[in-house]
This record gives sequence, C-alpha cells and structure tokens, in this order.
Amino acid sequence: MNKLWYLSQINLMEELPLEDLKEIDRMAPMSKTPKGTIISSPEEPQPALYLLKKGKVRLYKLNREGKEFTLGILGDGNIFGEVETFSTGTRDTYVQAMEETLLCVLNKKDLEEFMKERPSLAIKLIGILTERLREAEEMLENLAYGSVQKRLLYLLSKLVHNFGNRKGVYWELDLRLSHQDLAAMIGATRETVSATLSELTRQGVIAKGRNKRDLRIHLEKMQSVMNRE
DNA sequence: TCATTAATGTGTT
DNA sequence: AACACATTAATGA
Repeated sequence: MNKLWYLSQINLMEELPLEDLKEIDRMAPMSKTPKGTIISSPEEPQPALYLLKKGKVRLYKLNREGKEFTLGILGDGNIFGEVETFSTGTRDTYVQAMEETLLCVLNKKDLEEFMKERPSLAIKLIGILTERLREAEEMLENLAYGSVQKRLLYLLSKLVHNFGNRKGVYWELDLRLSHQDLAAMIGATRETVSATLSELTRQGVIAKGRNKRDLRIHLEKMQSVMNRE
C-alpha cells in the first residue's frame, strides 16, 4: 500500500480529491512508530494533528494515585492531536502506540493554512470531534450508573464495533487487551473484571479465541444480557 | 524448549 | 474493592 492510499483511508480525508491528498502528503511525511512509544504526553505535548494511517494508539490519563485511566483506543484511519484551536481529547493526555504504528504529523501552521483553503475539511473535523464527544458522554453515563458487568458489556460492544472481526457466531477483537487494560477503561479493578469475564464465559456471552487471551463476543447473547438488566 | 516474567483465578478480609 | 497467593500463559534466549 502506498502513502496516498493510507491518506485516503483517514476519516478526515476520505472525501478529498487526489490533489489535496498529495499536498497533505508533502506536508506530512509518513513515519513508523514502534510499539510502546509515547507519542504525546503532558510533559511533552505535541501541538500537531496526527493522522493514524495504520496501527493502534491508546489515549489515557493518570489519576491522583498515578493509576491509568484509558480514555479510548483509536485504530486505522483515525486522527488525534491538539493545537490551540481544537483538541481531540482533553489536556494532560498521554498517547501511546499499542503496536507498530504508521503516523503522519501535520503541524499547526500547515494544518491551519490548509483548513483556510478547504473549509470542508474544518466541517469534517467538527463532525468527527462531535461524534467523539457524544461517545464520551455515553460512556460517562454508563460509568456513573452501571454495574461492572453492564459497563464491561458496553465497552465490549464499542470495541467490537471498532475492532471486531466476524468469526462464525462470535466476533473476535483485533486487540490484545489484558483484564487490567479493560479495568482501566471502565474504572473497575482487575479482579472484578476477571470475575465478571468468567461469569460471562459461563453464560456463553464471550469465549476464548485461537490465542487463549483473545476475546470473542457473541453479540446476540450480549444484547439479551444487556436488555434484561 | 525451558526459564523467567506477566497475566489470571480465586479465597479472604 | 484490596490483597495475597496459586496457577496458567506468554515471552524470548
């Protein structure tokens, strides 16, 4: 796959004509980021817009006790970053590559100039940010009122939506998440998540994948469990 | 493959 | 929910 193909897969860019993609490609060369790299942090904020061509990044914050709380995971075709005029998250956010990741970096100046010439891009950006905000509010509501099981099921449904591949009756997550990782996304403890997952396995809602620690989810069963709550 | 480290399951408080 | 501890899985030399 070439660089332009990747660019065309970015949410924000998908309807842009080829000439525009070429221009962005000139401004923002592709770079390869190894697994585990902190791309941006409160200590060293990067005022730029990142185009995630391939790979996955995790956005998280540290709470008062220094524990991580995961705000979200972004996959192929997503954008993230922060400049004065907009932000895809809040401040004090860490962005870490969960696997080897191909990124483009658009600096603030280039981005803003390009936006001025192409108002449709700004409108698209607003749409993406609005959608993120809506999802964040939905997640907040769940975190505030749901049981751990409910929160976990909600999270899994979101993950399947973004990272799920159909495997027969199940959907397998194209993500390697430990119980600790899941716990950090729903504000629960690792032990509770383990116990809840065991219970859901007994009920046939989830199952192990080919690798024992890959998760598979039975969407229909999950829906019926969620509805009877 | 085997030793070491990481993740998970579970009982107790 | 936190902790301790046993078991099991993943990693990498």
